[in-house]
Amino acid sequence: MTAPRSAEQVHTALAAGIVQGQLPPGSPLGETALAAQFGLSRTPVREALQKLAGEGLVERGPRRAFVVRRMSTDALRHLFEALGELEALCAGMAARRMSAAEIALLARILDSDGPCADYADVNIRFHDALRQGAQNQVLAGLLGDLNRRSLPWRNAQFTQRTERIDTSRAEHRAILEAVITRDADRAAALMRTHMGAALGTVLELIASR
Amino acid sequence: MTAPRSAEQVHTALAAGIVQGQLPPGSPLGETALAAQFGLSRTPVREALQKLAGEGLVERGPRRAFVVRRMSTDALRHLFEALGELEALCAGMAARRMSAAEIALLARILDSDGPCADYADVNIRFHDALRQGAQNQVLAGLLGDLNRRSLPWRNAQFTQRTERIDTSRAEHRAILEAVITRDADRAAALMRTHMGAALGTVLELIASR
DNA sequence: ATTTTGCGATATGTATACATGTTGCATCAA
DNA sequence: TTGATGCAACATGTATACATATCGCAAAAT
Repeated sequence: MTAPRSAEQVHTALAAGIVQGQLPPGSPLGETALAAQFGLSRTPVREALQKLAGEGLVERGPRRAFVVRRMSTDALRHLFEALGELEALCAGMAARRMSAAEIALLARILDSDGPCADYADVNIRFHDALRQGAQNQVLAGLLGDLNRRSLPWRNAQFTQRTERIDTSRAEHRAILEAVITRDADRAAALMRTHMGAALGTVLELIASR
Repeated sequence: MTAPRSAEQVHTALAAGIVQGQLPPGSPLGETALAAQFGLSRTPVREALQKLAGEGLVERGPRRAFVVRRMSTDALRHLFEALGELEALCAGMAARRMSAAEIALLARILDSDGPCADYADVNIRFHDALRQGAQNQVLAGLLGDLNRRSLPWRNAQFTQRTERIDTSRAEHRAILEAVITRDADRAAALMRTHMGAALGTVLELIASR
């Protein structure tokens, strides 16, 4: 235990590189090369790669070498669909279960939105609050995993167009209203539409590439 | 690469032991002990344990040692709820998407059920067919993971009581009917009830222990 | 010219040695 | 007797050496 666990640092660094796009899908991740790069032996590097493989961020390529995961458009469609359906499921459960205080927090998050606010940050906090509101740690974990797995592809896009942002804000408001009125089916349906709209354009751009 | 990757064999053996109950929750899984037991070095054993940790079957205990995962009743409730909701989601999607041939296969599975049939096997094949019918590999993967994570707890029970099996068969039939009539909402609702009934009794028994 | 075969390089799989931190017990002091 | 302190045993984390399989390239045969 020379230090505070090198393997974890390698995992964090590689995950960040993959999610943020510095390591695009298909990038080779040779154990020897990474070990030299991080100034470590292959052992902690292997541990990090195996963990990444379990999380679905990397896969086995030729020679059983690890490469950043590539996905077919079909696989991406499945991933995005699953993400949308689980978000919708959580939204419905949240509409039934969120406390008044949690709903107030949710409203405050949207109130903090505006021309001078960082929409991406508000978006994340809104969805996080709904995930917490569903009050199911397992579902929250699954959504977190799917989010990370999809991030490399969502981040490959340019900044969202402003008109899409405005639409998104309106959809957030509508979902909040459904939660306030405890209309679970409506909250789920609105969230499904919201996610479909957000992910559909991404999928189109990737598919047309 | 001596031959067929020892690490994978260790992983398979340990997963089977955990799922089938020979290794109950809390069992210590020392790397050194396992290495000696399997006649291998610690390296492949570590790889197997790390993979199991990623799958949620084992966790870190004192001394960072691996132990078979223990779960609080709350965590179990979350797990079972997520399992039920995802099965319901899949059932609804399957009702919309299954081809006539797939539906015929689903019906044939239930027809093969009967007094002299192995209900557990029929049950697995029925749920598998619905998962395939949803035509989403990601959701199918998530359900497979949740199923494995929950198996150690479901298998801890005695054989199901015969009256519960009869009820279960009727519920399967009702779900099949909903799929045939393409009534997605009904299929999902029926599946949610079905899973709730099957898992609720398990949860009660565990909680009362 | 094309295909096949064999050799070499390289990467992963495994084993083992070493470093380090933690746990538990024994011993000693109050 | 009880508490604290120190040491020893053992577990995991890391490094490195060795075994082995796969891939690519070159050379030779058809």
